Amino acid sequence: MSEERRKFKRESAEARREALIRAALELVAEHGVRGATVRAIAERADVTQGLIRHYFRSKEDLITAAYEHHMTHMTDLTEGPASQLRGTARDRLVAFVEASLTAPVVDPQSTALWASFLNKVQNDPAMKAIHARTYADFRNRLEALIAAALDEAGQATEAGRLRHLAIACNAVIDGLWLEGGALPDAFEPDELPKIGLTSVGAIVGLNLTHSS
Amino acid sequence: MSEERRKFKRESAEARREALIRAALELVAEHGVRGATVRAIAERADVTQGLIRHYFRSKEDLITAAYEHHMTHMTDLTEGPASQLRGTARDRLVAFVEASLTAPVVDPQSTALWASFLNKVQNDPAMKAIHARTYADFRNRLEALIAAALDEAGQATEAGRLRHLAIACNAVIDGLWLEGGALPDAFEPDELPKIGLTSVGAIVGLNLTHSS
DNA sequence: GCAGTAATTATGCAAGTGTATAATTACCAG
DNA sequence: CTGGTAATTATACACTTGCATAATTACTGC
Repeated sequence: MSEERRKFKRESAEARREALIRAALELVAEHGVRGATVRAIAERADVTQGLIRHYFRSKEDLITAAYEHHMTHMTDLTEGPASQLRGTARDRLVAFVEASLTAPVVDPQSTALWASFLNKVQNDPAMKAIHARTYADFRNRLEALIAAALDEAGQATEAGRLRHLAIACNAVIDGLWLEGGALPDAFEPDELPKIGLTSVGAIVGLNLTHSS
Repeated sequence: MSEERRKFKRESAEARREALIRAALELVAEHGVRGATVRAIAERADVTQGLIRHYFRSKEDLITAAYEHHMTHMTDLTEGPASQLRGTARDRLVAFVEASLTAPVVDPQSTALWASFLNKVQNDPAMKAIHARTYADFRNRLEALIAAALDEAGQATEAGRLRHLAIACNAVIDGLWLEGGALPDAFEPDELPKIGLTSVGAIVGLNLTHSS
C-alpha cells in the first residue's frame, strides 16, 4: 500500500496545449477567471499542475492563449456559413443572422466566457486589443452585408446611416445572443433566429422572412 | 514612533452597511466576484477586515446583499421616468427607452457588474431568483408599454406577437446598453437612445422619433 | 465624569494560491 | 536493450484567502 508515483503518457505538445486550453476555458466559464486556478485546470486536464508551467510561461499566459483561442473559434463559426454562400446578398445576410443566433454560436458556455472575460478585457491591454479587433470585424462584416443587401434592392444608403443600421442590428443580435445563452430554456429552438430576422429586417427596411 | 492602534469613528449601522456594499460593488465591477476579497473591500471602505464579519454573517452574505442592492437600484432608475409621466402611451414608451439607454443606466460599472455576477447568478439559486425576477419585471413593463402604444395607435395586437415584439425590443435595448457600457467611447452621447428609438420604432411599427 | 457595551481593531490560523525547482520516467535513437 | 533527454510528476515556499477570537476604544445613559 505504498504511495506510488502517478503513471503518465507523453502527448504531443499541440495536444497538451489544447487540452490545457480547453480545461481552462471550461473553468473560466464556470467560475470566472480567478476561479480557474492552476490546480483546478491541471486536474480537469488530467495532469499535475507543474505541467502548466512547462507549456506556458505563467498562468496569465495560459489565460490569454485560451481567450485568443476562443475568440478566433467564434469568428470562424460566424464567418463560415455566410461567406461561402453563393446566393443573393439578401440570402447571405439572412444566413449570417441565422448562424449568429443558432447553436453552436448561441451557447451557455460562450456567453459565460464572454461575461467572465469582460473585466480582464477592460484592464489588460493585450486582451483589449484582441477584443476590439474581433468586435470590429464582426460589425464590419454585418455592415458590408447590409450595404450589399440594400444596394441589391436598389436602395443606395449613405455612410452615416449605414453605420447606425449596423450598430442597431449588431445590438439586436448581441442582445438575443446573450439572452439565448444566459437563459437557454426561455426560448423555443428556432425562436431566436426568427425574432432576429424580423427585427433586423424591420430595422434596415427589408423583408428577411424566408417566404420571399 | 511606537505602533499606534488605529483611530476610528463609530458610524450608524446603516451607513456602515451601505459603505461596505458600495465598496464591494466597486471591487466586483473591477476585478470580478472572486477579486472582491474581504481585505480589499475593508480597505476601500476605510475599515479593517474584521468589521465585515460584524455586519454580515459571511463574505458570501455581503456579496448577495450587494447584488440585491444593485439590482433594485437599477430597477428604480428605469422605473421612475416612465411611470410618472402623464403623456400618451407613446411618450411613456419613448421615455422608457431613452432612460434605459442614457446615463446613469448606461454605465461602465453597471455593465461590468452584470458580467461579473453572471456566473454566480447561474450557479447560486438565491441569486438566480433575484435575477429572474428583475429580468421578467423589466420585460413585462416594456411589453405593457408597447401594448398600450399600439393600442393607442389603433392597432390591436395578439398576445404571441406582443411577446415576440417585447423580446426583440428588449434585446436591442440590452445589446445597446451592453455595448454602451463596455465601449463607452465608441458612441456619441445621444447616439444610443437615438438608435434605440429608431430600432424599437421599426420593430413595433411606430414612429418614435421626437418630431411627431 | 464614569461605567457599560457594542462597534471597531488586532492577531492568529488553516486552507488555497502561483511559481520555482528537484526528482522521476516514458519514449526515442542507436 | 540501453542510455539520453525532454515530458511529466513531486515537493517546497512565500503569499493571499476567509474566518474565528481576543483586545481595545468610542460613544451612551446616568
